[in-house]
Amino acid sequence: MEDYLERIAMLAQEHRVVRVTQLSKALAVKKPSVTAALNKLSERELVNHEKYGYVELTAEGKRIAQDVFRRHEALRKFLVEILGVDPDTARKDACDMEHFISPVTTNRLAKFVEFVLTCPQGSPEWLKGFNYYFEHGKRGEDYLARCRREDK
Amino acid sequence: MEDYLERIAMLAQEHRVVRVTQLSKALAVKKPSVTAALNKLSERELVNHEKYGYVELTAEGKRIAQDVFRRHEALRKFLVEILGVDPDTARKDACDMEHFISPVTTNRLAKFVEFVLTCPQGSPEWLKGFNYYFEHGKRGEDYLARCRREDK
DNA sequence: CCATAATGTTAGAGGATGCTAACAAGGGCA
DNA sequence: TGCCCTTGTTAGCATCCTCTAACATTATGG
Repeated sequence: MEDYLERIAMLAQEHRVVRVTQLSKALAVKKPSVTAALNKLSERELVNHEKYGYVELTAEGKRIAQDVFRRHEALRKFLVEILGVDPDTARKDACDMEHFISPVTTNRLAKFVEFVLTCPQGSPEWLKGFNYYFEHGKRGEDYLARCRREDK
Repeated sequence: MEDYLERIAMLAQEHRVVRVTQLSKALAVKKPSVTAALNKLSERELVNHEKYGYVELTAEGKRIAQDVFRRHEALRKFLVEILGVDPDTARKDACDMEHFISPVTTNRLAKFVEFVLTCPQGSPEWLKGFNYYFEHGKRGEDYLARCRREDK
């Protein structure tokens, strides 16, 4: 259900209106599944959807969609920008994991990404060090040298 | 299903034999659910389980359990040691997310944790910097000063 | 203005996964 | 040996989410 809300919010930004067929394609799900989901979400007052009509999020629906999106982005950015996972895998993993990450963890993860990426040095040296480490299975000499320097 | 395999492996290490009741308690699930799961896992040749008997993993079952455990630990360690999430939340989040993290991401995450925690300086300075950042919402002066020094 | 295409819904089914209630097997002890 | 408690299983049901096939509505354009 979170996926439906998130996707409705995304489509609403790109198009004037959101329709069942769009959702069906975007979520890779058949249309009857969308109708069924929208009925449930309507009951829970998270979307407005009249028969054969457009789909809109309620205020509460928007709130939840926003929250899911925040989790998604925290995960995705971490995977891409810090771990160096390829964008496709990152998106997919983020989509799957976003429904299971707690608020506590989401907060810390988002802050972590922000901390690392807004480092005054630009992309921090140690992060480049990680990429070397991952590729070669050992730390680069540059990195070790810098550590020794700092150790003093 | 992955949860069942993982838990069977864990219980097998702590006890001589694994029984339905133990699993039921460990997974917070009723006994009929365990029986049903074991029947499915038996069909798939992942566990050996005869009526009213003990539960054992097959070689393939062990392999999968091991893999799940590896994902679990990569996530949990990252959450606790790097993000600083409290151990209980970390365990719960790891349990939930472990089923949705791809091999690519698992590898990079595990390596990342290893890279950070085996840093020759011990816990790296920037990581302490993150904790300060998270608590105070801004970078510590110490950290900024070090960045400036390195910038030269 | 109506036929056809596009869109959306209903009905019915199936696979996961969990539950309760009731029954069956096994183990210990008088 | 026989009773009883613990353990495990079966049967039947519920929920979530998806699917296909068939039907209903809406929109389009000749």
